[in-house]
Amino acid sequence: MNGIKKHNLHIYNSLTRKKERFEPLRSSSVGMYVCGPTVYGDPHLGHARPYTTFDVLFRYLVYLGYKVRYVRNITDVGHLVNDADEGADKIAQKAKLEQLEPMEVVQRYTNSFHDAMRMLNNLPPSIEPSAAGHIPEQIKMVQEILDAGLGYITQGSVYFDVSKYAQGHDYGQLSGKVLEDLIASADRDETPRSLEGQDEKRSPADFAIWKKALPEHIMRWESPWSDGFPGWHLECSAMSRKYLGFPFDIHGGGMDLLFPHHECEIAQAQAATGTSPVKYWMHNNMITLDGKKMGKSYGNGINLHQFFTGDHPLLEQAYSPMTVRFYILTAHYRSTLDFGNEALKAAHKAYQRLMNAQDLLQTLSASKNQNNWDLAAWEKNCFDVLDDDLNTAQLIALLFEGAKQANLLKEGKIGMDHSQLERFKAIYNTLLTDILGLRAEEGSHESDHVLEGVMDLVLALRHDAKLAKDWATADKIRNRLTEMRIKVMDGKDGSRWEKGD
RNA sequence: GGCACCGUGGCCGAGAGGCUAGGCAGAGGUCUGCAAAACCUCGUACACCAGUUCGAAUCUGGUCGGUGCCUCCA
Repeated sequence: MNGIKKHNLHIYNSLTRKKERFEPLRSSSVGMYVCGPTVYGDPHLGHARPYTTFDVLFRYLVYLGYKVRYVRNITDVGHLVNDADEGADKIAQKAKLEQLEPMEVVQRYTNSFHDAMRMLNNLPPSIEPSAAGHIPEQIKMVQEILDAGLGYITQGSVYFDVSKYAQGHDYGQLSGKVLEDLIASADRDETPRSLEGQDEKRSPADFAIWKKALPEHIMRWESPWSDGFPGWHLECSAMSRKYLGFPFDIHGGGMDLLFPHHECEIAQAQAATGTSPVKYWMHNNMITLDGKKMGKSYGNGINLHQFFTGDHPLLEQAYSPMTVRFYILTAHYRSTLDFGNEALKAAHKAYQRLMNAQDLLQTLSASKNQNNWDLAAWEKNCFDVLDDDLNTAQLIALLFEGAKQANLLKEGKIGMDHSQLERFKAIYNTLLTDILGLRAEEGSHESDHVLEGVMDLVLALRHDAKLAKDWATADKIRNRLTEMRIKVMDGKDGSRWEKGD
């Protein structure tokens, strides 16, 4: 056959508002597109959630045996500076501020983003296209929309005619928006922000697909309509189409992108190609910090680097990348998730418990004791919850059950024969490491051979002291090591140690 | 103002008409020279007010609170 494992994966499709059985359009390969970051600033907590969520989906699909092409773009074109009232390009603005070339800004924050993703153990996507590298594809799509009679040109800019499109299509099918409401709500805006370009649009619901550059815009490209840059929703349509083809299987992103971004993607694709672009739309929920949304006005816009170092007034300590990853996965991706110091500290301990059990498991061997733990049922439960719209929260709860069994095994309170034990180890590792992507903290594992040798020696000396009942020396060694953040734990058959905090 | 979603024990978070996850914190115990780790025991929580039902945290309506979107940016 095609090597796909039997599964019962269901995912929640925002388009139908139902959980649906996952059946890819092509039998053994899956196309998945996730809206990538705008690289005008350091990656923050808001980036960690979607990319971790879809990383787990990517990993799971690969585990199931699919050949997955995962495309995640880099947005490096044509965006406003957030909260700045000027209609200046986000990246161009930053370039002026920092006296840098736009591409230098882009490169710098792309690197920063990649660093953060690597630390969070998010696998790189199969293709990571940049918007600036796909201007011709976007121009082509604008032309197709014009050819279809669903766009119009005003002073060098091209707009998508939403009202006309809505005559033959369901604009709002994804977001549940009603076109009349959108127009009405724009009308009732008490404090109309004199938005650049608003007067060029025939209707407030229309959106730009090509924008003429103002004199101060640094980033601009030639087009049949003007020197300018592509519209705000076009890049994802053009690049997903190029690398995955319409229709493709999964399009993911944060819930904040549902409208207008993804709604517009559907409209553009329909207009240009006559095809609905995506089978399953998936949206992760947002993150709050101490119960408040993240934002500059709240003074809680913490970037990931600050999280990892603890360098922010709201953070009581540093939280490692794996703590952040683990914490994200303890909630279901469609729930909001609140980050608070207490919760994160708890997450770190919980994460360590799971990792300790994994280490322990590798050292265990088969025994004759009666085993009344139902390994097969546990395994089935684990995959059932994963299949139920990727419920990592429940999977982690089940992994704790597994961790407990590993500890009981170690204490000889239960037993497993050889084949059972091997099965247990394999499943635990697969779930924890391969699918959830949780691994030992960087620098905390025993990859440091010098340290390992030194610790062997120190612990041997301490062992001698203990044999001589020289508790003062034994405790002194352990206390000093604790100060150095090395934890020593005595067991029946020697002492274990681990680095950490 | 409109459209969605949410409100669970000290904290975080699953679940979902009766069988009432899990982690962290807390209390007691076992083990240990002491500690740590681990194991055992202990919490009957679901914003509020009505209603449906034999039975609701889970369904319905309302109230209050939170979040996202409704706008140029993504």
